[in-house]
Amino acid sequence: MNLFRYFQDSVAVALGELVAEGALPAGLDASRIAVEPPRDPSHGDISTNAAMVLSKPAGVKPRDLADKFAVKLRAHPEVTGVEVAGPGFINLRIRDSFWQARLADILRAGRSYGDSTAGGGKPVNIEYVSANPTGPLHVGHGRGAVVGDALAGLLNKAGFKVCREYYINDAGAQVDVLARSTHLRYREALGETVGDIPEGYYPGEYLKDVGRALAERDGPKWLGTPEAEWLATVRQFAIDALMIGIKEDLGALGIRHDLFSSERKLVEAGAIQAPLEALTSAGLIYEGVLEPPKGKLPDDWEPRPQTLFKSTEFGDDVDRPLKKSDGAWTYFAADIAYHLDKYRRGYAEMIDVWGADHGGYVKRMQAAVKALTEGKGALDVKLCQLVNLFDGGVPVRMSKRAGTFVTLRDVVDEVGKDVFRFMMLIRKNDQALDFDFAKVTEQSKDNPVFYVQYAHARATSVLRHAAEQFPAAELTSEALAGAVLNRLTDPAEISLIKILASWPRLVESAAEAHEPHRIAFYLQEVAAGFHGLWNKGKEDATLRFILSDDTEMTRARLALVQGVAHVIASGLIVFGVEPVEEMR
RNA sequence: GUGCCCUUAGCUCAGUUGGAUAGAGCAGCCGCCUUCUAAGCGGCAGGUCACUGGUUCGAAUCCAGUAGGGCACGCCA
Repeated sequence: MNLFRYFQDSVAVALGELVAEGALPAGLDASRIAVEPPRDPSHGDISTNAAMVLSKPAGVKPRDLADKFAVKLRAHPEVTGVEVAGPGFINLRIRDSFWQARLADILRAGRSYGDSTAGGGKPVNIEYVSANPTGPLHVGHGRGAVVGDALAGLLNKAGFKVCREYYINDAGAQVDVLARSTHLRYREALGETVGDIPEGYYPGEYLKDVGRALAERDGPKWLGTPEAEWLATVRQFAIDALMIGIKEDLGALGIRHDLFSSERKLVEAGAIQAPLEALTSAGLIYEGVLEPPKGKLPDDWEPRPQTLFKSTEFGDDVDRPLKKSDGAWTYFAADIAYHLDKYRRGYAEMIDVWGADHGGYVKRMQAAVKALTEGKGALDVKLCQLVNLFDGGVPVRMSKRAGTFVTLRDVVDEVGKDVFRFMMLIRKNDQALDFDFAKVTEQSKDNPVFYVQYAHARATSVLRHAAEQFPAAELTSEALAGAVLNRLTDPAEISLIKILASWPRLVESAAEAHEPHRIAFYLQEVAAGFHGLWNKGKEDATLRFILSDDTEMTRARLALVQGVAHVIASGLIVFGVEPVEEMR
C-alpha cells in the first residue's frame, strides 16, 4: 500500500464533495495535486498543495480553499488534525493506529513489502554491460553492470516485466583485431617467439590462455595460412572464450542476463535492411556531405559524400552517417536495427546503461528510436560516470602497460560482491564515484554498506535473543503482526514506523525516475532510525526491545524490529545484496 | 567552436520531479559504555544552493545568458 495514494484518494473525494456542494466549479484539473510527506516532519505526516493548485482556476484564494478542504478532511477517520499553513498547504496528522496497522502490513508482507503494481506488467528492456568481447571487464563496466542490474530489480519490484539484456558487439573492426591478437598468441603457444606485441594488437596476457586453448583444439592447422582462411574461425573462438570470461565476472557479481544478443547475427540476418528502408521511405535518409567539425580538425579530414540519417529532425545536432566509406554499415546503423529489434520484441520502453564517454551518442539513438517507432518507443539512457579507485586515500594508478590494470574481478574478489554492489549504488549514476579499498571494508559508520548491514544483523540478533528468552512466545513474522501494536507509542517508535511505511512510495518514485541510488539513501535512513532506537534502550531500560517482565510489550517491539529487518532486506534484495544475519 | 553532464556546509554528497525555516555523513567541538552486538547514539557549530536575469502564489529545482570542471565531436565501438 502506497499510503500517499490512499490519502490522495481522500483528497479527491473531498474535492468531489466540494464540487457537488457548489463550492468549487466542476471540471478542475486535479492532475497537479500532490500528496506527499512535508519536508519538515513538524508540519505533520501528510501534506497537499491541492488548495494552491486549484486556487487560480477556481477563482478562490488558496487559504480560503484550504479551509474548505480542511473541514472535509477533518472528518476522515484516520486523521487527527488538519492545519492550513503557509501559502495554503494542508497538513494532515494521522493517528498512531494507522501507522501501527502499516507495521502489521509489513509483517504480513515480509520481504515483499513494497512490491507494487505501478508498472502494470508493462515490459521494459534494460540493456547493460554490453562490453566488447575483447578483454576482461574493468571497474567501469562493473558500475554499469550493477546500476543496470539494480534498476532491473527495482523495476521488477515496481511491477514491470523486465528483460535484462546484453548486446554483444561481435561485428566490426575490434573483433578482427581480437582475432589477429589471438592468432599471435596461438602461434606463441605452438612454440614461436612473438616478442613484443605490435601496435594495433591487444597486448593483454589473458589472450595467452585463449591462444593456447585454440592450439589445443585445432593444432597447427592455422599456421602459415593466409589470414582470410583463419580469421572468422579464430575470431569466433576468441569471442566465445572471452564471453565465457565476462559471464564469469558477472556471475561473481551475481548478475545473470536473460538474453545475449549478437550484433553479428543481427547483421548477418539482414536485419539492417528493414529499418533503413523504412527510414528511406520516410525521407529521412539521404546522400550528403557533412560540414567539417568545428574547432580542431582531424588531420585527414576531407569532404566525402555519405549515407546520412536526418537525426537533426529529432533533436540531434548533426545528421549521422550510416555507412563507412568502404560501404560497410557503421555501428550506428547496426544499433538502429538492434533497437528496432528490441521494440518489435515488445519493448516499447527501453533503457540503455552506458559509460559516460558515450554521451555524444545518446541523442542520435533516441532520434532513431523516435523515427522508427513513430514516437511510441521510448529510450532512456543512463550514463555512468567514472569510478576512481583509491587505497587508503591514495589513488590507484592504472596502466595496462605497467601491468597495474585493475580488473572488475580483482576488485570483487578483494571486497566481495555485496560491498561492491552497494558502493556502486551510493551515488547518482551521472556523478563520479570514489571507491576506496580501505574504506569499503572498514567496519565503521563511515562505511555505508557496513552501517546498513549491521542494522539488519542487529535486528535479527535481537530476534534470536528474544527467541531464547521467550521460548514459548510466538515470534514469527505472521504472529508478530497480531501483536498488540498500539503499545508502540514512543515518538521514536512511531517515527521509525513512518519511515518503514514510506518504503512502497520510495520504490515507486525511484522506479519511475529510474534512480536506484535513492534506495541506498533510504536504507541508510532506516538504519539510522533503528540504531538510534536501539541506543535509547541503553539510556532508558524501559525502551529496550526485550523486556523480560512484559511479554506483550516485547512482542510489540519485536514486531518493529522484525519490520526493520524486512524493509532493509527488501531494499538490499533489490540491489542484489545479501542481507546478513551476523557481522563477522 | 558545438552538444551533453556537472557546480549545494571545510570535505564527500542527498534534495521525494516547482513547495514552507535547503538536509545527511565525515572532519571540528561537547556529551554518553557493569546493559538486547558502543562495530554505536545524542547535541552544538557550519550556507549568497557558482553568478546574472526571467517565468509565478512560490525556484537549489524550469528558461536564457555568464564563469569554472568533465565527456564527446565523419568513415572507432
